[in-house]
Amino acid sequence: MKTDKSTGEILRENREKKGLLLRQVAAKLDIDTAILSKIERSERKATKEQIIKLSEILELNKDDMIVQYLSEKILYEIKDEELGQKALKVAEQRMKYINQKKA
Amino acid sequence: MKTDKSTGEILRENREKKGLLLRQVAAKLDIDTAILSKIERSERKATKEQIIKLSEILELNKDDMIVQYLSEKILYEIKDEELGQKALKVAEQRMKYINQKKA
DNA sequence: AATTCATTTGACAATGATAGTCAAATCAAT
DNA sequence: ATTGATTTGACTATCATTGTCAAATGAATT
Repeated sequence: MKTDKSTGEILRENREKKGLLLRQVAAKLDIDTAILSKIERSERKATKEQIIKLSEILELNKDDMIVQYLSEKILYEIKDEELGQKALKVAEQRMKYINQKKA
Repeated sequence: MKTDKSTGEILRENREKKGLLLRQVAAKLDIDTAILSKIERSERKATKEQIIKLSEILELNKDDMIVQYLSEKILYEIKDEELGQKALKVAEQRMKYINQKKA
C-alpha cells in the first residue's frame, strides 16, 4: 500500500476524479461542507464511520481506507514524541504477544 | 525490553518491591488512592506526567516507562480493530517516510 | 468476631478534546 | 460584478477522560 499520502489527500483526489462537489459528498455524509473541507485538508480527522461511508461513495477499497485511517490515528498519538518509533516497535511486539496468547 | 507486562503490573510490582502503600504513592502524585489503584489494575490509564513521576518515585528507567506508556496508548487505539496489525505496520512505514523527509 | 488499615468499587462531577453548525470571507470562472 | 465552491473562524454540543468521594471489601491482628 502507498504510505506517502494523507487520508485527506486521497479523499480529495478521488472526489475530484469523480467530479463530485464537497457539498454533494458532505450531504451524503450528513455533515456540513466545512467539515469535509477540513478533513480533506487534514485540519480535522474523520470518524471511522465517515471513512467507511467515504470509501463507499468514492469507490475506494474499504479495508485500505480503514488501515489508512487507523495508521493516521496511531501516528497522531506519537507525533510529538521522541520515543515514538520505539513505542511503535514495542506495540507491534506486544500485539504479537497478545494475538499469540489468544490462539 | 520486556513486552509481556502491562504498565499497571510493572507499577504494582515495583511499588510493592519498595514497600510503599497506594496511599503514599498517590499522595506524591497528588491524586486519590482510588485512581492509582485503578491504574495499577489497568482499569484507568495514567497520564504521561503521572508515568514520569511514577518512574522517579519507583526508580524505574524513565524512557522505558514512557515507551511502555506510549505503546499501550497505541494498542488502545487498535485493540478492537481487525486491521490493527496492518495499521501498525503502515504507521511504521509512514513514520519512516516522515522522518526521512525531515532530514 | 471486632477493629483497623489497605485496597477496591461505583456513582458522580469537572475538565478537556472532538465533532459539529453557521455565517462571513475568499477564490475561480464567467 | 455575479455566481457558485471552498475555506475560515467563532461558537456550541457531545463525548471521553480524569478526578473526587463514600461506601464496600479484604486481610491481618488482637
